[in-house]
Amino acid sequence: MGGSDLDNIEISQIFRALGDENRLYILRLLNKGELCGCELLVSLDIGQSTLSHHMKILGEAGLINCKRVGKWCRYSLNETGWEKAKSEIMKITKSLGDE
Amino acid sequence: MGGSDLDNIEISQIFRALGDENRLYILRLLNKGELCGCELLVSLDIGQSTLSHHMKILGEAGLINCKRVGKWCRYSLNETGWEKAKSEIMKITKSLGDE
DNA sequence: GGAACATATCGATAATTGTCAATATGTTCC
DNA sequence: GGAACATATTGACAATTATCGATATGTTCC
Repeated sequence: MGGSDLDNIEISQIFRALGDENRLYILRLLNKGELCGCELLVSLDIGQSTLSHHMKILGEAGLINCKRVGKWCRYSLNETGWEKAKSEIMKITKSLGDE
Repeated sequence: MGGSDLDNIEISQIFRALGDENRLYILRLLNKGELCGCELLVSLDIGQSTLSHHMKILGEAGLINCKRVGKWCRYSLNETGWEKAKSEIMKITKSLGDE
């Protein structure tokens, strides 16, 4: 379960993707369920091209999926990406607390 | 236990701090135990001022502690910062997997 | 106080990033 | 095909960031 060891480059990419307020907000919205870009846009106070850029970064980090349905993209969280981020933090933090 | 709700600004700061290869490597080293800057330096292929900069970013994000001992700073992981990052990922990821 | 060492700060620079407006691509429906 | 809409890409720009060398600050020991 989540045994694949990522290198720092891959992991830092995930954290960089998480390190932006708008992207965190997008993830919170997606946490409640699938949404398309135009639905995300009404909550976000950024332009459409900026949103598309953020979705690309989240996708390349493996944090979200995009399922094309007609002219819409239904974005959703990607469980695997989350597991990687979680297990990474866990791994670093595991031996803490023994001081 | 970790009940304080951080806003996206604070949380994105934590993730930005995690989003750099050298800082991730520093955290891995600290995970094995306290280290001072000069000890970190020999493993890192960056200059001293750059290391100091990274340690400042990690400290401001609440991820590490610095305990001055003589002329050294003994750096160590900060459990509280980790709990925040973990609980944040958990919070976003909690309702996943029900599709 | 002064030498030696550890860490922090400053100033500069190149690279990366977040944002926008404009344009392109893809999809549906007439 | 063409209009209408959703998303992606491009080009530009300002802001942030990672890095360095040089310098400053802090600490120990003589």
